[in-house]
Amino acid sequence: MRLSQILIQTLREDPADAEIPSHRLLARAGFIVKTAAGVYTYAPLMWRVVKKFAQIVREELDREGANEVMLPIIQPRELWESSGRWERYVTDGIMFTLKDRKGSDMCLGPTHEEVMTDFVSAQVNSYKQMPVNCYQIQDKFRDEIRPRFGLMRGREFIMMDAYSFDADKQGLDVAYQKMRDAYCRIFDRCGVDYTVVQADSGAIGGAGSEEFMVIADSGEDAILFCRESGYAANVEKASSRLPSAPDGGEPQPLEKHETPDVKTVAQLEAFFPEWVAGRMAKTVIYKATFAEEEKIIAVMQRGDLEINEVKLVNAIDALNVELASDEDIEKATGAETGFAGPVGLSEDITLLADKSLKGRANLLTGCNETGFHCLNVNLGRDAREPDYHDLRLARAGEGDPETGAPLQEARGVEVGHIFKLGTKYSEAMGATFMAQNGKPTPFMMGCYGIGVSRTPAAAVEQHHDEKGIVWPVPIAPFECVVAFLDKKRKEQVELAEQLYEDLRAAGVEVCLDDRQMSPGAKFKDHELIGLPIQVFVGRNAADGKVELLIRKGLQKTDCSAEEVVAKVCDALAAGRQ
RNA sequence: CGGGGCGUGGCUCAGCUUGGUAGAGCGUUGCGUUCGGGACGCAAAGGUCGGAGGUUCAAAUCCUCUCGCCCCGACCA
Repeated sequence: MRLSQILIQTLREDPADAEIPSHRLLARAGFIVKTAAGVYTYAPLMWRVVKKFAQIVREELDREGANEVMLPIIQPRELWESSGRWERYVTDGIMFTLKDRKGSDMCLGPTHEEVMTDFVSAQVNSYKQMPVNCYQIQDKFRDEIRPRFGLMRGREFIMMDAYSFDADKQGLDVAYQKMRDAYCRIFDRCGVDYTVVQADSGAIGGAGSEEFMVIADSGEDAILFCRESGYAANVEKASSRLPSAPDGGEPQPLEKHETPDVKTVAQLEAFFPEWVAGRMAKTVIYKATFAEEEKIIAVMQRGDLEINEVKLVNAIDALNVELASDEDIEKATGAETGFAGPVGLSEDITLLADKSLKGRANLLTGCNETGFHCLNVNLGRDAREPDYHDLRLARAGEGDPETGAPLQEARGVEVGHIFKLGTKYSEAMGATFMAQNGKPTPFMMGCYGIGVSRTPAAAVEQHHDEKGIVWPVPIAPFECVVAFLDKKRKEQVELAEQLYEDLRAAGVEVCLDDRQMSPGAKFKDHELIGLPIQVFVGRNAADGKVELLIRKGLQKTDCSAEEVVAKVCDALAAGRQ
């Protein structure tokens, strides 16, 4: 391929709207061009990257016997009503919807559980036909509340989604493990540093779920991990050993104290110097949204710990929770914000507590009266016993749940997610097969996604320097470029052409930079574009000498023309490690 | 959706406070000189100042509305 024939337009300056390195560099190097908020055009070089990554995905999934199919982007409302998700997705505003000429509601597929389940259940009638695993690589559409970071969170994006169908739980476990193995091979192959973490299964639902995280400071997810034990979890899901707190001692009589304007745990610690946060219990009022109603609930947590809202949603099986407004709090507790507590709390309000409070004596809490707090509160004695759940947000520095070694925190970009869905969708949609016992049985499903446009962006996030992108060899748009520097020097042009042909013949994915630019401009351009191996044919061409640049580390070495093919191949092999 | 900010040649931005002939750098085109770190000279093209309405003798500039985009919080590959 000749670069003079490839549409390639690099920018001298950083685009104004790019915040993180991958967005900035992909836009500046001309790989992506914004068409609308969260909607990008993939320029030729970017499309080559995406295709190469998609090919790795295909190869590894096909090795596990998965079938590639193509599902429709435009999907009818009825299909989404059959799983009960139309209402939810429309209410959340996450789905692009449209009407056809007859006025029928359609949507642009944000995900494909429904279509795939519908398709497979029509094809598979018997347990004898399973296991089945189908996947597609396709554009998906989500009207994200806040698209950002270029390809990281777009409204139109490319995703691989696979769905496994099994007759029973054991089959699902096998399918899940096969996909997990395939995912590991995929991310190993494309040269990103990733971690598999335990995850919350979120809106898609289901039992077990793990996320594949590319570690990067700009990642939108926080993960906690322990190198020794191998434990790793999304902070939404993570648990840890409970940090210790001073014992409350024997139950003491309840006391009520005036605490004007003392509202936060920190203020209480200052106000009651002998009461540390670990002996307090804060009571947070939430508004919980359920399918049929909204409820105000009270959630207690030890004063030195935080509430994990994802765990809270799961514990009460809500669609969503959010902090209650000051008005709602006053209505619910009769006191201003900052004085809520279990003592005297209306029976109408659900009271939950984190397990860290179970059995603890003599707590300091609010008492639902503005300007007062209670000392020596004993749950069950001075207030009703709450429902105890694990509602605690695990934090870095706390002990690994197994070994007790301190957990570390990192940011990650979620590039893959695998779920054991179970029968959630097949039951809702009535998708069944005939089981061995002669009864119609819902499919046992798994679903598996990879962000196909996001992963290369995550790779750039990990592999760049101050000059530009440093593509990992397996997903680089080309493995190597040969560039002459002075178009007027015939020997340069000829030698470059020759090396280009030699490298092609040797099976190297190489391009020839035959653009008419000054040498300095070419150097800068290639530092930015970031092809792994760069061969510059310059002033020593007449002596059969060229320069070899390894983009990673920018090591430049002189090299005789005869050695180029061997050295490039060696460097590529090293780059694939 | 809440809070903040920005819309001026292809890109990055100045001009707006204090209304009075639309600017710079980069990029693009032509000619010439260069040819190892985004070269130089000369010449040139290119802008409904996001849009609509209003105030005014006069609006990029002031007011109202609207659309788009970006950033901070709740969703997710």
